[in-house]
Amino acid sequence: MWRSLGPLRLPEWEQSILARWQAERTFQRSVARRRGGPTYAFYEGPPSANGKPGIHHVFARTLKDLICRYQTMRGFYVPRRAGWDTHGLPVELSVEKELGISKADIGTKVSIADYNKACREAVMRYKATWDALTERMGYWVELEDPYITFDAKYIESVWWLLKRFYEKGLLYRDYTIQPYSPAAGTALSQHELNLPGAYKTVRDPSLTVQFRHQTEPDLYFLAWTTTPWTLPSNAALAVGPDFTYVEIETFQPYTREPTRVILAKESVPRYFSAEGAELPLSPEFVDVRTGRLPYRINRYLKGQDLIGQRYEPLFRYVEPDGDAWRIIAGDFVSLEEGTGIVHIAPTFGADDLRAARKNAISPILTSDAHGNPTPLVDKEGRFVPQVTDFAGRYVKNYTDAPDYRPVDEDIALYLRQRGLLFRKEIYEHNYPHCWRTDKPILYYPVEAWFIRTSALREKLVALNQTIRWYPPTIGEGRFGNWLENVEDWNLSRSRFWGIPLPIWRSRDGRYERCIGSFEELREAVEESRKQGLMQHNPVMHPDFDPHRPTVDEIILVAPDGTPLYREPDVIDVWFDSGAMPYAQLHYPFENEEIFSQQFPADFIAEGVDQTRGWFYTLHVIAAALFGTVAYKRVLVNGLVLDKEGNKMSKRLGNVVDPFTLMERYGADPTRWYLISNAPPWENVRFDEKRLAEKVRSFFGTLHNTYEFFALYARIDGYQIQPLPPVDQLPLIDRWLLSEVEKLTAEVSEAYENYYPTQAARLIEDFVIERLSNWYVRLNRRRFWKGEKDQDKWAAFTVLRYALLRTAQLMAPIAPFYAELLWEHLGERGSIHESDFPSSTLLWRDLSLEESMEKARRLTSLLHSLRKQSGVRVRQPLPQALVPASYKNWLDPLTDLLKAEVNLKAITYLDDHSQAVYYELRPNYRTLGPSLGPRIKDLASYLHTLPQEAILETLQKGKLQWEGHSFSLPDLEIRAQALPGWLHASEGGLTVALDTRLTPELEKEGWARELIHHIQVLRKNAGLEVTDRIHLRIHLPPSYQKALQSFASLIAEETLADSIEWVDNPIAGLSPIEFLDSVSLYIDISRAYEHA
RNA sequence: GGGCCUGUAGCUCAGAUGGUUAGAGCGCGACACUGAUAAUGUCGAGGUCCGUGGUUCGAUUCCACGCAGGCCCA
Repeated sequence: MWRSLGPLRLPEWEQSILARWQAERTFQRSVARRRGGPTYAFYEGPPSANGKPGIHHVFARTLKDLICRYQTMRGFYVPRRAGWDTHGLPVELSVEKELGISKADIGTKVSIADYNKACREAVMRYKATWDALTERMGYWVELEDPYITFDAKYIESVWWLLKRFYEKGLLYRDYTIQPYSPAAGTALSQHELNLPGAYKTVRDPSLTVQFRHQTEPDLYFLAWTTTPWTLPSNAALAVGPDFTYVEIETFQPYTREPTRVILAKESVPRYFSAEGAELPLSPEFVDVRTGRLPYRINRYLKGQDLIGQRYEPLFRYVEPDGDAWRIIAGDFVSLEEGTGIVHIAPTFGADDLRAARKNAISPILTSDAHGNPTPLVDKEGRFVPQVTDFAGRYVKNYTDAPDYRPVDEDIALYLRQRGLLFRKEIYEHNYPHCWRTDKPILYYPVEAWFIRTSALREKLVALNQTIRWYPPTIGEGRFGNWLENVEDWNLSRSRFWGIPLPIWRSRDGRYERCIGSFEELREAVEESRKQGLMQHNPVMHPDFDPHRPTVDEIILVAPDGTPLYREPDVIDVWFDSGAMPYAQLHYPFENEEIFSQQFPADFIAEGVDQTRGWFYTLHVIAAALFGTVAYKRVLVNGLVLDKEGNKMSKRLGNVVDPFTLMERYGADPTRWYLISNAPPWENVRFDEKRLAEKVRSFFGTLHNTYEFFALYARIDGYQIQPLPPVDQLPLIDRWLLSEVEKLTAEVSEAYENYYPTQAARLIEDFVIERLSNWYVRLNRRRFWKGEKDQDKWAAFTVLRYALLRTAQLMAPIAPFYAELLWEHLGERGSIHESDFPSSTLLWRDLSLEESMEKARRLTSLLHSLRKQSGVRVRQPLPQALVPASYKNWLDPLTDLLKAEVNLKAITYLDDHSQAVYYELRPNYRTLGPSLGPRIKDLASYLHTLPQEAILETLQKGKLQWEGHSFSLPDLEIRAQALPGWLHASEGGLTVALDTRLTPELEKEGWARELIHHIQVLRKNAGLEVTDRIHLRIHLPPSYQKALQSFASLIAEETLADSIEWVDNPIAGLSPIEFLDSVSLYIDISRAYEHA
């Protein structure tokens, strides 16, 4: 019992606690113990084990862990299941790098089956490292049966969800504009565009062209484009609704015919020189070479007013499907370049498509040989036959043809001949190129499947308002704004390693089927077998793998016998993780009851970067299909930056390895540091020096306190006993218990508010300031004094109680050391199976808390005064003087204060004593609103008030001033000074110190000085604190005589059985300097006990 | 370009429903204590509370506009 653990060695202790937890299955037991209680549902966002975990993972996981541990201690059943996110681009890219292949090689050089096999292996590469981190940091989550997104069962649940979207009409096929390489014949990912060297500076012709107003003769809209080949696909023109436009009277530069054009006011100088405004409006002043045009501004127009006006198309190869060729609003329209009017080709630009959709304008499409809709440029990058003037011509030189003639030039020529070209320039800009063929990419329409999230917008927003966000601003701002502007979710990825879209379609698009379960697929394959389209049924196989290529080989059949082929895409991995509440339980195929208990989650926690990620996908799926939220509370954490505030990255070499950290300092300090340093949602600047400091200041102090307790408890054979009734305890114990209750209440509140930073800081402050630096420091004597009486046992009991309570309060954040304390303080079982303490108001004594706080401040003032006086602390001083108004709260603490500062008395000064000066100031807070500017006059009036008037005011409790009557709460009273004494004031407290020594006090000071020297010798001699001694002492006779009257005090303090005063310096001993001037000889010898 | 967050001592962070002396810890300097001692206490130096305007008797706090850093999205 009360074993000493020696100096702090957290990493080592943590290892043995880990071993114990594992052997006793403490985590599982702590969860199981609460089964039957209310469920607190927690979802673990699945990490990808494709890379090594970093310190930021420790941060996020500490937050998750501590909330779950806290709720478990509160009595909730908190099942926690680990999961793995396994699909997606990062895995694919790493595999491609390893195999030395590119995407185009998949299916040719490497089979899809082999490729996916490699992905499946690569994605779990660091699973062991992740599991090791989870365990080492004390993150309690069930690792033995994790959910894995590539599991067939997981995928089946995802299919079921997709089919529900499909049935609700929320899953639809459309196209999206993607970077596309005609030369390579493939779409490129955003990632491929970001490869170094992808962006090249190129020179393209840029045209400013005239779109003829439909009803007003000779009025044109001027639009600017750097991709002339998209002009045949023009469907609309976009303006900025808030911009100002001008109508200008001028001449067509090439035909010199009078004309009127509209463009943005800011663009005028780009097209018209100032000189032009002065020139007569006559065609002979047109200079085609320099571009000089005479012009007049006719009128100003608001962009808003242009919207809806119609124009004649430049080309009319295809009749548009619907209401094209009009002016629309575009938020992307800029005044930096061009005319402030933007040509919109929805088939070849992402902004264009978005704007067109918003305005219900159909893209310009025609039909290919099979009758399927196609844009005016085919996948090889050639104009389709319907574009008669340019049919078959490549829009860029994709084939390296030596005689390639840029089609852009011919389009310019064509327009010029028709008087529709206003200007042609060469434009130099950065443009992305295909990294393999080095050819410019095309933004091209690619078929894709979408979730119609835009139709859910209101529901998403409304449900979000019921989610508790920590901090709230992210829910309202970042997430809320995103939802309000949400657009349809493009689910398609033309990749290989992912959950395949369970949709089969006929070539002509007349038939389509979405599959929602393996059972359904199996039956569908059976039908298709009957029709002879399939030879065997792969879904019959017990290990059916729903990945590519297996599903690609399945051909289904339409009622009329038409074969149906799978849509080739896989889905966005974010859908995988958003499906986790259902798919982790293989819902609805299994576990319906468990699902209903654990959905929605009470709590999730991830980084801010998940706003558009997991937070979003969870929300969309739950809102769309279940009409509810997926999580009720979400705690958002910021990033972990290095100590300079830079993001940690391999490139900068500032990545901190969590394992090294935990081996060096321990998991608890790492967790504690991350939690206590700053609120979770702010970025944490990680500084190892501070972590080391945390070990020393908090864990070191707490551990010292335990060691102190254990040392004396061991010596005295303290036996655990219940707390005595509070009213029988000494004041200081009652104070500590009150503080413990206060701490409990405040820490509980912090946890309840998902603000663990506050909890950690409160605990730190309690341990360092109250428990260690005040309670233990003041009570040391009670622990080592001789008698084993009630008072001593009470001290042990109260201190042990406070330590245990501290352990429980800190257990969620620092589970290891809390466990250690629990065990060593003699409690059974694991602290994590204990019930979180609730605070007892009964033990609170608010006035005692406040008085003690003041007394602590007073002590600090007195220490500072002693320091100024130059009198050693060992020298007792006669008295401290304080104003009489302190009497009520200070009286009970007098003894403590006297002992702490080594005083003989505390004297209260009468209010009328000349020694106290009072000062009155207005209470700005209460008087400010009513007095307004006159408060300054009152302040100066109070300042000039004589002392007698102040005292009179204090006595009457009232003050009259210029017709106003003030009571005491309206005035701030300060005891300002005690002239003639050594005094100090701080925060309304004033104290003076009497440093006049009487001979008697001086002698006592000598005695204490002597005791001090003896203690040093005891220590140097290596004596145990309980060893008894014999003393022989020599001092000059005058001192010797004075000290003899303190012999019993000296003997008691130093555990001396005998003191012999010797007349002469003791031979063989060197003198000790006593009181800076006197030679002292002490001979110390251990007293052996005789039987 | 848009949304959100942050800006207080050399560093990491508190704080103030707007109130006249803005705090802590670390670091730095000085001293003390010595029955927790690889612990502890006291004192000191150190601040334009990012800037500018506004509201107010009073702004570091509220409002507006900026600046800087971060995250997400274009």
